[in-house]
Amino acid sequence: MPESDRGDPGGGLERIVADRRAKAARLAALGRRPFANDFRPDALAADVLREAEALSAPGPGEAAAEPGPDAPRRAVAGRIVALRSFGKAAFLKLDDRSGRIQVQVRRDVLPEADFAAFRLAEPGDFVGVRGPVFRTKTGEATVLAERWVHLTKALRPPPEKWHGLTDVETRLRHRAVDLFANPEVRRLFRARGRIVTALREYLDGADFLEVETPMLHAIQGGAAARPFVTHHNALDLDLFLRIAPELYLKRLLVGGLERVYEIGRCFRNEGLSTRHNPEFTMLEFYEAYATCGTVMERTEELLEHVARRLDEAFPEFAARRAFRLERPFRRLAMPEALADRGVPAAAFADDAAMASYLERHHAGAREAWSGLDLGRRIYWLFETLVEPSLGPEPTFVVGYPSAVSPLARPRDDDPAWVDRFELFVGGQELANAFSELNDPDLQAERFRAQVEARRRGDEEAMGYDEEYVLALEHGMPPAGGFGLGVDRLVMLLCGVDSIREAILFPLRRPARENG
RNA sequence: GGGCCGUUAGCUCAGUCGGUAGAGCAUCGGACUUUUAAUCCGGCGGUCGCAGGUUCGAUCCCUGCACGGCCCA
Repeated sequence: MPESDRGDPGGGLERIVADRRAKAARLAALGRRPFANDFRPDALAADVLREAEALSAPGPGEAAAEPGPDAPRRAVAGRIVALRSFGKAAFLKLDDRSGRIQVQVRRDVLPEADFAAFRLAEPGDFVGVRGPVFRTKTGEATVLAERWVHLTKALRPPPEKWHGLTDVETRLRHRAVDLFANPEVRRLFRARGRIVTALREYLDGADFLEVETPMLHAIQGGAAARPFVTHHNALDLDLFLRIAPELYLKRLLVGGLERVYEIGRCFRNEGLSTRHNPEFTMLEFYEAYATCGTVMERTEELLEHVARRLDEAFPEFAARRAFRLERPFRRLAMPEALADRGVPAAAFADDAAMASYLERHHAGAREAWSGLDLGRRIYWLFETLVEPSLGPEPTFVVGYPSAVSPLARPRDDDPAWVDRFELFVGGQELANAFSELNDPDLQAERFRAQVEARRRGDEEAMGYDEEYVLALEHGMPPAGGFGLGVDRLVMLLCGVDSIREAILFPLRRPARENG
């Protein structure tokens, strides 16, 4: 039997929405627009709270408090988050961007028409009130409403007031509801904003120029990752969403900009996990005349600055960290790190030595390493043996095989290795940096190797970027470059263990019919 | 990809050793002019994730699927 044949509004959500719509209609019947925009607040909740500190509150057992004759009058607006009604009087709480303020409504104070509108108010609605500020007998700062304006009628109910909205899937599907129902979520994203601002502060202060480079790339490059593919209709051209801005930022060094950075979205076509979202925010900076070593020092300064700024504004997150961002961070050379985990330096000497070592100690994992070259085998051993053993404290792992670093400058004393570090914090990879390769012929050779790897089926290998090589032929100053996962930085500094908590709208499978 | 756990009212959760389901909050009606999850009285509200199977009977048992969480690769 169809709903409409029952002559009964039913129950649950449908009835709640119908009731709320009916209240909106009753507001309209009172001559009050349910979606008005004719109220200008002149104070925030936090302003009123501060102002009220100077006011005296009645002592215990005294009669009900009243605003004094010269109490300041304020206009505040916000969402109703709590409503306790006593028939002819009520207390409610309004949320605005600064916090939460109590409002008292009294029938003997409010004009009759305003009181009639108030009686249609529910949690979730936006309202504005104007009146004197006072402190109740419990000392709470309160605006006594002399005027009441209903600004927005919420047609759907807010989540349950005590437990709020906790189901992760529902929170992410209705992030707007999550944000207004869970103040700590709003707080986290304010903290995220502070972190990003602090990154800019540091780099701007160090004479870096913020730039924006293309997100649509014709050639896959700048990192090892599978890209998203898209298509430009007018040019009939397949394009990749960038996996990294690196190759464009280094063109800017050729162009003479010398110190540049970009904070922006990158896209990698990989699975979702608590540490991976297919679109994520990356900071990269490039600095002429810098090296892996000087970038390491800058990294320490940068992260110290960001943590200090965050903790000034949002001190509650500091206690949730299992590490301290204090200079100097631990430095761990990769060969020594591997030696500590039982891999003798002799195993790095050549293919035969490595193969013999792997056969002796890692035969069970032959499938993982058999197709790899020497450099990739070293990196595989690092990922397998060293990475899981890194503690929470910030640790620079220094020195990587050239084979896994096609854009980095080989060491003068051993071209099989590059001056590169990865920074691990909280056991997670947070940043990656190296002395940049600026020899165009060598870069061309590295690109050719990438193309060959790709031909053999490595979908993460780069394409040959001819224009980039051409730019290098014009001369790129020696430089150090740096990349950092901003979402991961937010996770680490704010102590959240899922990247989906650090991104406002993480990728989800769209909701589907039934199960 | 594998293992474990979960999916019941708008929200947060109970529960049924197989007999068509309950609480709190929200909502509706009533009382109430200083509350802090206000209180008190009375209502409404459910395809128990989806699809099969077993059974006289399935929300419960079995299988598959979807979605989610945690752990592992």
